[in-house]
Parts: sequence; C-alpha cells; structure tokens
Amino acid sequence: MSQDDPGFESDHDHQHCIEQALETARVLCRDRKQRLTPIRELVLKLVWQNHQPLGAYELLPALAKAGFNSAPPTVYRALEFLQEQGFVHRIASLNAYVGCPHPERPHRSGFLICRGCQRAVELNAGAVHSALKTSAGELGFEIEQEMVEVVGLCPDCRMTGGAHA
Amino acid sequence: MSQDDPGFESDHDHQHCIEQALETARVLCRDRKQRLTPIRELVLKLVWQNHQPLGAYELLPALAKAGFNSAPPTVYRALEFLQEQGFVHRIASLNAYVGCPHPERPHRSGFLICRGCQRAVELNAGAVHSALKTSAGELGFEIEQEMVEVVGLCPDCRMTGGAHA
DNA sequence: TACATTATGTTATACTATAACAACCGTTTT
DNA sequence: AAAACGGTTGTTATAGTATAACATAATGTA
Ligand SMILES: [Zn+2]
Ligand SMILES: [Zn+2]
Ligand SMILES: [Zn+2]
Ligand SMILES: [Zn+2]
Repeated sequence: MSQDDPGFESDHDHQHCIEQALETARVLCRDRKQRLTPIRELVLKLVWQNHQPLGAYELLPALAKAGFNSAPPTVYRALEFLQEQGFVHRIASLNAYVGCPHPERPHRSGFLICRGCQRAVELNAGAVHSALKTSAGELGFEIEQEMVEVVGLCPDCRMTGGAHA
Repeated sequence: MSQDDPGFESDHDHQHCIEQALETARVLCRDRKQRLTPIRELVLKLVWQNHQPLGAYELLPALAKAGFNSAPPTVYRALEFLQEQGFVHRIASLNAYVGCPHPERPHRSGFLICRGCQRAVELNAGAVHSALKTSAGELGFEIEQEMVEVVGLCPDCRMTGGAHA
C-alpha cells in the first residue's frame, strides 16, 4: 500500500484515492460475484471526486452528461448497491454520501465532518466502538449498526476560523 | 427526584415522564425568559407521548384536533424552539424527534434505538464522548456537535427476536 | 434457444423541510 | 391612548430527499 488515508491533509494525491477506490471495488465485486456496472462505477467515481459528502441529486447531472438516464431512482439504486457492498457510506445528518476508504470488511465507524470545508473523514476509532459497546451492554442493548457523526472544524479550517473552504 | 430514567424498562410510570418533562420545561422557560406557548407545550407533550421518536408530520393531526393550525411550519417552528431549549432531540437517521429527559444543560449524548419496538433511549455515555474527543484530537479536529445513533435490539425485543413491538 | 434473474428506464408520488409574507399579540415608548 | 416594536402564528407555495410501481433491456443459466 503506497499511501495511507489522507485524513484532513489538503495536499494529498487525490487521484490516487479515486483510482484505489475504483480498483478495490472492482476486485471486491469480482470476488463477491457482484456486478460493478457502468452506472455503479460512475456513481462511485462521482462520490469519490472529493472528500466532501455529496447529495444524491448532485450526482444526477453528471449521469445525464454521461448519457445515462438521470432520474432519481437511477442514482438511488446505484447508491444502494454501493452501500450494500460497503463502498460508500451515507451521512444521515447531511443526507449525503461519501466514499469508504476501507470497504474490505463491513464496518460502521464514525465521521468527522468539517463545517468549514465540508470534508468528511472516516474515523477508525476502536475506542469509540468499545465505549459504545460497553455502555449499550450495561443496558442489555445489542448493537447492530452504529452511526457516529461529529461536526466541528478540521485543522485547516481552525486557522481560518472555518469561514470558508 | 422520585424516579430515574426508565431506560428500556417497559413498566415504568410514563405519566410521570410526561409530567416531569412538561414541568421542567415550564421552569426552564421561566428562568430563561422564553415563552412556552400553548403550541409549543402541546408539541412537547405529543413528542413525549411515548419513548418512540415521532416524525414531524405525525404530530400535525393532533395539532389540528386541538384547534391549531396544522400546516408543517407550525410544527417545525415548535420543534425548532424545543430543540434550541434542549427539550427535544432530532434523530437524524430516523427524521424523527424525541423528548430529552435532561434538558437542564445542553448536551449531545447518543441514542440507542431499538429496531423492534422503535424506542429510543438517551445514552449518557461520558466514555463515548471521551473516546471521541481523544480520537478527534489526534487528527487536530475540534468537536462542536456529536451525533451518536445506535440501532439494535433492546432487552425486551431480544427475547422475541425483535419481530414486533 | 428458452427461461429465470438482475439491472435499467420511466412516470408518478410520498415524505421531509423551508421560504416568504400577512396577520396577530403583548410590551414598550411616545 | 396611540404608535412603534419584536416575537409568534396563519397561510400559501415550493424546495429537497427518497421510493413505489411497472415496463423494458441485459445478463446468466439450463
Ligand atoms: Zn483523496
Ligand atoms: Zn467506511
Ligand atoms: Zn416514560
Ligand atoms: Zn437529551
């Protein structure tokens, strides 16, 4: 692996993020006997165009430009598939979708969402999960899915007061 | 205080939950010089009618029955006020609202949401918050709001397989 | 090829939330 | 009391998000 997750580092090689995400998806789909159709691959690529979560309707124009049908069900179906495969996550508090950098195994860690630049970074926080599991366990609650969405300011935006991107 | 938070205990005196929530809201509004108008109080009462988060549109019929205007802005305005005062929380993953049992100070702990009975219980998990703060801090991220929503099965529903309420 | 399965196209609609402006009401100022 | 003000509510319209339902096309399998 030639590059770690970029986190909030602004100057990483994002082309690499995109290519790696697409290649990982292709491999996993082959292994899982799932079909990464042109629409699905395009939607995945669009979601990965940056690290800002995108709304479903923001993807439609690009689908139209690529010659596909661009009615809502098209993009929602693709997003549903990509979520099932773990390639993208939905950010409930934003009604938006973001690419997952580690779709190999299902997981549901948390997101740090910057209100300055809108970037969302996936948090691989075992400690958060453990604390959650302990607290839930004390109430006899059995966890199935976790959604952790934290809004705040990333290092870059703290310096500029979070006023812009 | 005559009763602790009921958590997932099915047989608690829920009338007490409601009365206490309303009385706390009245006191806090008086202290804060905010107006708990009839509409706002009714919406708070409706949200507290049980421990299942309710959608905004589910509240409208009851508003109409009470003789108020029942267009969406009415209920959204009331919910906005109640959220600002900390009397209710919004559950982003459900697009629904639930009463807060501890509105004295602002907070944003997490929720355990049972997919069997749809009850949501507020988790006062200092450990989760600490873990989150630590993990975010390592990335230089400054937390402003936390949303933790955990879906699973409560003790009651684990026994019945979560098939119903 | 014939058949079943999955994916996509297409139209319509449901669900969630807010914009914009008018009317009302309680309080303060003149 | 009258006027001015700020906050709340009434009302209409619209924006934004997501899914239902059914037709058609593509793909995999026997
Ligand atoms: Zn990148
Ligand atoms: Zn992920
Ligand atoms: Zn109760
Ligand atoms: Zn609360």
